[in-house]
Amino acid sequence: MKKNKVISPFKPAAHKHQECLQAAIKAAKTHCEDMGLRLTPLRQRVLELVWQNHEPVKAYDVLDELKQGHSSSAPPTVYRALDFLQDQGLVHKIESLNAYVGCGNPKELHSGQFFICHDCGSVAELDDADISGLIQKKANRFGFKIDNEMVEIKGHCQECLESGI
Amino acid sequence: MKKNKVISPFKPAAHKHQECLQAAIKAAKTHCEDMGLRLTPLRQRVLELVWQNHEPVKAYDVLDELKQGHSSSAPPTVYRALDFLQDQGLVHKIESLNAYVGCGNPKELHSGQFFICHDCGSVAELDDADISGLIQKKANRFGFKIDNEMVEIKGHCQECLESGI
DNA sequence: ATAGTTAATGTTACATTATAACATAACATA
DNA sequence: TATGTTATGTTATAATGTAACATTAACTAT
Ligand SMILES: [Zn+2]
Ligand SMILES: [Zn+2]
Ligand SMILES: [Zn+2]
Ligand SMILES: [Zn+2]
Repeated sequence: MKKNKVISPFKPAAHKHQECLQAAIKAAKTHCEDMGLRLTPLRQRVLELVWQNHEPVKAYDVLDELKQGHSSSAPPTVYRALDFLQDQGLVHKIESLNAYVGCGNPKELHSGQFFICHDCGSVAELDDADISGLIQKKANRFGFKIDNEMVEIKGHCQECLESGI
Repeated sequence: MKKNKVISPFKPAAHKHQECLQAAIKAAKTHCEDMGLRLTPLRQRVLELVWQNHEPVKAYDVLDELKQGHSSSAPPTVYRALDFLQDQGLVHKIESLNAYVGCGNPKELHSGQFFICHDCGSVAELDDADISGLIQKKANRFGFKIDNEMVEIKGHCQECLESGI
């Protein structure tokens, strides 16, 4: 039976983000080893840059930072790495922002449902079987076969609401 | 009580699309009159171009066609008109395609849920209270206040599945 | 080890999507 | 008509993303 998972909750402004980052890198290494794929230094670096925080990151921002230590970088450098990471479920693209965010559960490939705070920019990710199941049910009614589901919800997270911006 | 509406079903390849188009223009005129807004010739023309069919249309494709009869058009021309039409709920932007599609029910502003066929490119739109309600319920659990919901589902429509591409 | 093969990255150029900034024209209304 | 407001024109540029081909690194099989 499928479960409703909170892949990444909203994180308090101050949390031990080093742990998020390290866990993500470790999970990525494990995943790539298991799959016989190469998490090259470049790909790992891009993953680290996407995981700088819990806000979606723009490809060209990644590129700018990549150039600091790796002057030969160009747009294809970063888009290729992002494509690889997306294909492996290590990052997700937020289509409504043209930006990328790390996935907290790359073990199973999923689309995810994203909640994005307009105030702090942070993202929470669910992999919610109720939502997917309901969308599936609605699609079935008119014979639609789903390949991929994109759910991106904009609003205000609890922390920002309470701090009353 | 909120209803589950099928705003636009998938349309058979051959249907009387003139009627879709005319109904959309009429609804837009009514809406703008009611709101005291101006559906200028330019805006109406852009709306007509978006309503050419039930597939999302790209801004620069609208621009190219606009130029045929209106040589002074430039990107801002079309983006402004599209912004106006979006604000009024007369068209929706499909974020994952960077493209625009006409809305079949501009009377009430809504986000809509879109089902997009990879084969024929057509779009069906729902305004489904079950989906919105469930997402709302999930958001409530972590104190998230929703401004806007984006649901875009990619896959294959019944007609394309049956015709076996 | 070495050649042959594939995968990854480098490099240049360009395509696509979108907005900033300021000028002019059309419309409203006092 | 004078005045303020909204809509459009115009130029330039920013932001996002890809095509195409060259080079390098890694893997495979003798
Ligand atoms: Zn963190
Ligand atoms: Zn995920
Ligand atoms: Zn039609
Ligand atoms: Zn709609």
